[in-house]
Amino acid sequence: MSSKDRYLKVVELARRRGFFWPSYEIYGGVAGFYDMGPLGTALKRKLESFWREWFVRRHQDMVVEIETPIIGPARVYEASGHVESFTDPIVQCTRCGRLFRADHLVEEALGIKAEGMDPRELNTLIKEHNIRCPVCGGKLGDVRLFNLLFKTTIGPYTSNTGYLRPEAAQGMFLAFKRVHGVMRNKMPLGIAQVGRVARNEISPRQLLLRVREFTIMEMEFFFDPDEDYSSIVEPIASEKIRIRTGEDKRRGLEKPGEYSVGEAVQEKIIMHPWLAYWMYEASRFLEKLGVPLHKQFFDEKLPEERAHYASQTFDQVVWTERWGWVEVSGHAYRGSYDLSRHMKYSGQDLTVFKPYTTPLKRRRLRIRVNKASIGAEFREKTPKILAELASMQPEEAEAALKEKGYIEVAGVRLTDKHVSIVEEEVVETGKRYIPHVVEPSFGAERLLYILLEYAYSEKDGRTVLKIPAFLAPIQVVILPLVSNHEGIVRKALEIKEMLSNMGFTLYYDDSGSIGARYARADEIGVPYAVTIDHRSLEDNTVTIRYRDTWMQERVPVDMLPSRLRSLLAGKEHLS
RNA sequence: GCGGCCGUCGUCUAGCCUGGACUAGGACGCCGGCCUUCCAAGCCGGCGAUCCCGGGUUCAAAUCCCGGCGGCCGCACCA
Repeated sequence: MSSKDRYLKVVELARRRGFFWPSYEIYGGVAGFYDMGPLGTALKRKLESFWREWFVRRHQDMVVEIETPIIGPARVYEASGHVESFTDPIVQCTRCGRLFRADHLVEEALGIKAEGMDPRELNTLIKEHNIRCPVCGGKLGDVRLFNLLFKTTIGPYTSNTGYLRPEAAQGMFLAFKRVHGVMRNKMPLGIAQVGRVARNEISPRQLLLRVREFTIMEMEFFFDPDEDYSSIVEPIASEKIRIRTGEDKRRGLEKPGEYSVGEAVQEKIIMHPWLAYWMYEASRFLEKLGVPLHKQFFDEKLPEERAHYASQTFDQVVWTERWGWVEVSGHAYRGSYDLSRHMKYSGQDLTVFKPYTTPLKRRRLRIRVNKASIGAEFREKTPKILAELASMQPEEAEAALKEKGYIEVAGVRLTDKHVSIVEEEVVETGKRYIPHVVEPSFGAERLLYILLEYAYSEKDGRTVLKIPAFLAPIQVVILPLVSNHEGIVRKALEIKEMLSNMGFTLYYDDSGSIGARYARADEIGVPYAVTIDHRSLEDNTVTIRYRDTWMQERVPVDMLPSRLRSLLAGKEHLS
C-alpha cells in the first residue's frame, strides 16, 4: 500500500462513512475548519474520555479537571505574552510575494535593534534605506501586523477587546488560586481541561493536522521547584523513552536515541522529573491508541523554536505515512512564567504557602522604634522617618549606632533615645513560593487522524478499521443471519432491544447478505457482531464475531452482555 | 501569502486539450423488493451531479478566458 493511497483511503472513508468533512461545504468551504460527523463525534468523545481516564482519573489524587471560557479579555493575553509574542510585523515582496518579518529585515540590513518597533517606524526605515526583498530584490510592500490570535469585542463597546484562547492553559493559571484552595491546598496539583481553542493560522494545511479551531486536551501540573521529586520516576526508571535531544538535532541527527526514564532525568536530558513522568505517560497513552513505541518519539525544540513561555519543550511526534513525523502533543516546562506574569498584571498573590514539617526557629535583629520620642521631637517629619526605617537593614542600623552613635534618616539623626536594636527569635512555619509548571498538551483532532491511520487495514480487498475496541464509536452490530425468516428476525430484534437497554452502542442491520453486513461493520470499526441464526431459535445461543480475526464464538444469550463487556474492555480475547 | 498541479452524483471517476450530438456516461455505495443457513453472490426497480462559485467570450461553455473559494505538494509562516 503506497503512502498516498493510505492517506487518501482514510480521507475517503472519513467522508463516505461520516467521520469528518470540511465545514461550510455548501458555501464553498473555509480553510482550516472541519465538521465531525456522527462517527467522528462519537470517536472523538471516546478519545477525550480516554484522555481523561489516563491523565486525570488515574491520577485523581493530584489531578482535577475544570472548564473555563474560550473568550478572554485582552488583559489576560497581554499578561500571558500572547498579544506581544504573536503579533509579528510582516512585510511582503511585491514581486515574488514572499513574506518576511519586517523587524528581522531591518535588523539584518541596518545592523540595529528593531524588535519592538511599531509598523510605522519599520516602514519609514525600509523606505529611507531602500531595503529590498532579500530573495529576489523586489520592492517591499507596507509593513503590517499579523497576530495568530482571533480578535473580537466583548459587549457593545468596541474598545473592550477580547481574544479567543489559543490554548486552554491560561484558564488553568487564572483559576489556580481558587482550585488550589478548593483542593485544600494540595500540592503538587494538576489542573486539566478539554476544550476548543482557535488560532488564526496563516495557511491551514494537512487535513485535520493544522486547523484554525480545534479541541485541546491540556494539563498544567503545578509543583514546588525546590522540592526533590526524583523519587517519582523511580517506579518507571528502567522504562524506555525515545528522544531526539536538541544537541542531536543541531548535529543534524534525524533519529532519536533511546533512553531509560531514569537516565534521561539523571543526565538532565529532561530538565525535571515531572516533565519526564508526563512524557512517559504520554508515550504509553499513544501506545494504547495503537501507535507502537517505535513509531513515536520526543523531539526537543531548540531555544529559538520554543514558545515565549517555555524553558524546555519536547514535541511528541508520530510517524504518518503521508507527512512523516507529525506533532501530536507538546511537553513544555513553563516554569513560573505564567503565574509570575499574572501576579504582575493582576496584582494578586498567586504564591503557595508551604508549611515546614518542623517550624524553623531563627534569631534575627530588629529595629525597635520609640515612636513617642520621635513624634515628640520631629513632628511632621515622623511619617517619612518611619517609612525609611521600615526599609532599613537592622544590621546597617546597628553598625551606624555603634560607630557614630546615631543613624541618619530622612535628614535627621536618631540616637538610642529613638531607636534600639534588639535580637529576637522568630518562628517560620513555612515558606511562600510560586509553583513551577510542566504542561502536557494534546490536539484531539490530530490524535483522531493518527488513530484512524493506524487503525486502517485491508483484508481480502475489504477495509477493516481496527480501532481499539474500547474506543470504537459503535460497539456491537446485531445481525439476523437471513432477513426473510420471521423467527430469526424477531429474535434478533429482541436481542437488539435487550442490549440497547443495557447501554451498549449498537445498530441493527438486515440489508443484503451477511457478508456484506460484516464488511460494512468492519469498515467503520465495529469490533463485535452478534449473529442470530437457526440454532439460536433452538438453544438460545448466538455467535459473536470479532472484527480483527473474523473468528466466532457461540454464547448463550444470558451470557451475551457480560461477555461483550469484558471483550470491549479488552480484558479478554475471543477464544 | 507565493509557485506548481487540481476541483464532475454519497465515494471513485469518464468527458475538457480539439466548444454543439451530454437529457453529463460508468463503477461502487445508498433506498425498496425478490432470493440467501456466515464473510461486499445474483436478479428487478429506484434515488442521486444546475459539472466548486461569480463574471466574460460565443449562436452555443463541464469544455476557452478572468476573478474568487477550496484541496494537495513545495517555499514562507507555525504556541
